[in-house]
Amino acid sequence: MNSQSIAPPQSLEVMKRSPYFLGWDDQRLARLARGSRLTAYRKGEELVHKGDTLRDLQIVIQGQVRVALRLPNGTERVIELVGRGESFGEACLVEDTPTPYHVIANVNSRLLAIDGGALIAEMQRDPAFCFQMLKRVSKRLLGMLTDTEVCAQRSGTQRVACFLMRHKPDHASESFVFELPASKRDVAAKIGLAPETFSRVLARLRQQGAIRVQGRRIEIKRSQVLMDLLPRNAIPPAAA
Amino acid sequence: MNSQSIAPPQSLEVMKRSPYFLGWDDQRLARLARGSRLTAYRKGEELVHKGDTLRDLQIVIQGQVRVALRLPNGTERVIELVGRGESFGEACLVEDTPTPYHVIANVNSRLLAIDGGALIAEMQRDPAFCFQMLKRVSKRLLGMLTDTEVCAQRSGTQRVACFLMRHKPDHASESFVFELPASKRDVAAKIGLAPETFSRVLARLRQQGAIRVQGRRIEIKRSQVLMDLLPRNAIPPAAA
DNA sequence: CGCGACTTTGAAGTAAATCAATGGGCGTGG
DNA sequence: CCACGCCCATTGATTTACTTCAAAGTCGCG
Repeated sequence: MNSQSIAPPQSLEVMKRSPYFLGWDDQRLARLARGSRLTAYRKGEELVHKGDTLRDLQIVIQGQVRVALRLPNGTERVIELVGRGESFGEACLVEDTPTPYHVIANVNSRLLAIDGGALIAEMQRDPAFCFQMLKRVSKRLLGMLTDTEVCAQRSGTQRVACFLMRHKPDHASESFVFELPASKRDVAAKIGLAPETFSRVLARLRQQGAIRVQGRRIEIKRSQVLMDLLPRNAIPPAAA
Repeated sequence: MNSQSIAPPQSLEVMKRSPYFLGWDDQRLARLARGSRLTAYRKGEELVHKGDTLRDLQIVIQGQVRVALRLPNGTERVIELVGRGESFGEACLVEDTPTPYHVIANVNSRLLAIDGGALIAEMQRDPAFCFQMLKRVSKRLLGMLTDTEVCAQRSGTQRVACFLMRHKPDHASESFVFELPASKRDVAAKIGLAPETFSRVLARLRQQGAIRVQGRRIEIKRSQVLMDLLPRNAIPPAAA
């Protein structure tokens, strides 16, 4: 179950291929690559324990990890599903605070760790770069708000409907298709439901003809049915 | 119910007296004061409607507002209680996104609105200032995480226990005292409970001798009792 | 002193968590 | 290539406790 570090010289190459670093200055990339480490993790491995102090910004190069909280009953609440080209840890780095969450690999994954000190140095050198990070954290904050809105729905049906509708493309009509970002268990943990409840709600919506389900592939057939479950609650279209 | 704008020239004076601007450069204060407006709101007034696009950063000079989401059943979920010297709207300004929440004055309040454009200009001029904003948003993001942790607790008793324990001073012993940040109704809405449930849970904890309640003043008498309600929240890395 | 808002308390209904067991899909290993 | 085993998903039955509706009580304020 041990993680396996990969030779650092590859970092720059990896960074240039990752969507996360698209548009970044070559010089900056080179500077940040110096203190970075590429690490492979196995499925189920806990990369970050609750209370750890992060020294690096973590970027998923390949695979997927989940950021989550452990609940008293042994289950967990998923905060964020982080896939290729995405990151976590910005806020904890900036605030120099122990992580209030743990992070586990959902599948075999490779992550690049960018030295936090170097990153902050870059920010304090270049306002535009700092502002970019500010935008990143702001976006995540807004994302957490919509997650909170989903979880705040009283009934499980409403939570699922709210979650599904967040995946509607801006211009889409009654029907559209999308893929769940992770296993149904993880999605259930993200919207604050027991996996069984999530399964039951999907089954009911399916029987009502509102959706179709094929594994992780969800087809919304009549989004109006879902909308009707969310009385007087305007849902801002989320960017996919 | 209409808000009342107050003459702008006072802005600089107000800013110098607000804890929010402590340590800010005088020049910057002067620049920002130019495009700012001081506004008074009456209790219950909705300063910001869901979906509004903020043009300003809002700082509470006096009073308290609540940032909240409206739920299908007519109640609301409180995201944040913002009091004197605190602010809201950073993330929406930076991302130029409509507010996913609404904001209501809990009591008669005065707020200072700082022009968003001017603020962003300041940030792009000075990395240190931009980093300060980054820290501010990061802190709020971490705050939302702990709020999420409270709301993720399955039982109402656990939610309340989790919420109460968050107010324990670092060094405090078994007992300590603190004030609820708002009415019990708003606090209940913050931790995702119906006001009745919150009241009942407090009553039960009181009967058990764990706490004492006098209006908004809460005395935690035996914090161990509360801790015991939150089993093994931190699981040591036993998997080795 | 009386009104309104907040809080508490009571009773009932309901929905979700939980426990339990089966089924299905996939990767692994034979 | 097939068989096994594991993990994920589904379905059923039960229990719990939270929401909801209702009403009385309390507090602060005008």
